[in-house]
Amino acid sequence: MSEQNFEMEHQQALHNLKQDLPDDTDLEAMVNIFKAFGDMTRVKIILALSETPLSVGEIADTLDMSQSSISHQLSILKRLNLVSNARRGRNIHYRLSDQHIITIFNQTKEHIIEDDNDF
Amino acid sequence: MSEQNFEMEHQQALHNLKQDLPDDTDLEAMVNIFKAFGDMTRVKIILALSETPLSVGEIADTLDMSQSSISHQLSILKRLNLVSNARRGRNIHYRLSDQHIITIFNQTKEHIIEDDNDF
DNA sequence: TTCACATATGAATGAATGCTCATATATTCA
DNA sequence: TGAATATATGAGCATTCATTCATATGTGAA
Repeated sequence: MSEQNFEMEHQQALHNLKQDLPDDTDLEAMVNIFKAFGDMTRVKIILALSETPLSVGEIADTLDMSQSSISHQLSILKRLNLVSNARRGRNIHYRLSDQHIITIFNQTKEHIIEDDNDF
Repeated sequence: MSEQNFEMEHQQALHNLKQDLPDDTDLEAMVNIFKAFGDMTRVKIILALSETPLSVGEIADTLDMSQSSISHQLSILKRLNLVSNARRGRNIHYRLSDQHIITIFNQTKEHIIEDDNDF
């Protein structure tokens, strides 16, 4: 492709960009999910729950963190429908609400691995 | 599976969890990438760059944001090897360094769509 | 009902973060 | 070289956010 053609296509793409970008409300859902994944504690909770459903206390023990902290983070994950919970006797068990989450994680891990090969 | 078997497997899984979780340094890379995706401005930059390489000024115009703000965000994306840049005359053109990024985005979008079906 | 255990929640605090403003650096053109 | 344009960068500010602490709510057992 010639330099001129490239420049023309670039101008064309640039012109369309502004209207083609999804608007804020559409993007917000995605951004919120990434925000949820952008915290070490929440990532660990998700990884733990990908192995087995767990009570709040079990998660707190596993991650060596306070019950309160875990509970706060779980409420964030629940608000985003990333986990669901159900009472089981005295405890409340949390589980991943969608195995899709793990796929996203693995996809990202692959990206990182490929990236490392550059060095 | 009986209730007792479930309980046994649960205990087994719980016991292994702590040592099976990746350690912090391994997770940090992934968390940092999710953090980068967890901001509307950076997501829009990435979506724009998925269409065509763009200069800093073009991005700022497209997103109706200040040059400084965009430049700051680009430096974050660059530090994480999510974008690369190259001078082109007076301008500096940025591009996605890896198409993998878009796959992750789409994967997440699918998650959201599936999620919406629940309501 | 009362006690003990499990979880949730609100307020407070310190750390992280995104934007702005001012300014520095780098490149092109006259 | 000097002016104009494009980008980068540091400091300051306001906001967001994760954790802690104290306490409320809810459940099971005696």
